Amino acid sequence: MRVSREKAAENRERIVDAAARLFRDKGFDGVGVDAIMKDAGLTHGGFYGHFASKEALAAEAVACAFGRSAARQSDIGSLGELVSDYLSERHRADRANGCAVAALGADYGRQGQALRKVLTASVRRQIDRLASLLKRGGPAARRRRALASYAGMVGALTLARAVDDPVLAQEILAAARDVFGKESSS
Amino acid sequence: MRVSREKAAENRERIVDAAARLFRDKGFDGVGVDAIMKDAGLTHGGFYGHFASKEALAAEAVACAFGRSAARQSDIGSLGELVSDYLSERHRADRANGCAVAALGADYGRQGQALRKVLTASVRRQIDRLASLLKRGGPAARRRRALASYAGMVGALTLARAVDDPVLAQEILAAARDVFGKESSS
DNA sequence: TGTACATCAGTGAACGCGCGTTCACTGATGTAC
DNA sequence: TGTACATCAGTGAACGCGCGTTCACTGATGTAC
Repeated sequence: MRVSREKAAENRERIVDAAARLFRDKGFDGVGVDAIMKDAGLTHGGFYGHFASKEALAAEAVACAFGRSAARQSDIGSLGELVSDYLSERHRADRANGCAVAALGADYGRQGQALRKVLTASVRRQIDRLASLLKRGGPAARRRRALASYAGMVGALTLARAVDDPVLAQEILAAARDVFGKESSS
Repeated sequence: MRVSREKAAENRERIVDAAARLFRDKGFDGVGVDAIMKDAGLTHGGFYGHFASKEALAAEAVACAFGRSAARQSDIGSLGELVSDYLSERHRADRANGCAVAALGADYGRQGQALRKVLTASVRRQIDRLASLLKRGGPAARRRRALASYAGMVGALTLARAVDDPVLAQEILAAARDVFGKESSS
């Protein structure tokens, strides 16, 4: 049955939102269109009225996830705070609502251009943001340290989630917070 | 047709080898049993004579990949050399034969216990190896820096492969080589 | 050493299943008068 | 404002396909005499 334009737009948003969560949680290949639509409270048949393909949705979903991360970080004012938040136990445990780079990491390289473009734009933004929080050194040195720290943050979160042993996971996060959270030691 | 025990053992090895390459290249969900067996020069029906399941093969394949990486690194004597090798353009371009942590990163967290156990053992070995190459500071400080550097290396390789733009990819690798390859700045 | 037979590694067809995608249909919404 | 009709968002069945796994079969290997 038909639905008002407003309601249809809201449904579309709910689909993107569900996809953003489910893809991060289970990976691009770990969720089907069916599961996403069900999570959004719809049936799978209507999917192609909103999106050209699963891949097209994935690009929008990841963009949505990045947007939400950026909004969350916008009121963080220091490097240490940002790093502590990113490398927190909360973030480690909540893959579905966290950083979409760490959640889907190696898979981007196997995805289509649309998805990689969205990812790349987000990486650039994060690096600029990190560089702007660094106080010491010239622009080139700050950018270099921002790049390395960002890599360290993504790698630490990925490793902490991959590893079998919670103690080791916490140790990885703590070490990375220590090293990347202060300017003096990065 | 039956085949000699020697030949069967060799076939088994070829299956593990093919899986180790293909999984790293295309991800766990990106290759089927059929493709692995074909790559090993066999038909898919014989698979379950060698392995209990695709997942069981994955655990062996990843262990094989880690073993090969360790062997490759065994004749490297300094931190700078190890980091330069890991963060090289060659390693970035050759996902199929490179580090199985960076190649499959976020997917480990979604896999079974067998796979995660193999991954964890390898992470521990890498961290110990890195710590042993550090010269400055006490054992705790060296371990902390080894953990952070390892995270940085894995993250940098993952990002360099994910990103859309080859210039940015090279910049990430160069920055990480710079920061993680020297003790003074990590 | 040679023969007869049991074993079993590998083959290829088949299985059930879930996937991404399509489509005829429904009925509430939007629009033209 | 009220009515008649066109539009189209969402439904649910169906599609072809590839997946992981199973199985009856084959024929070379290994073994017992």
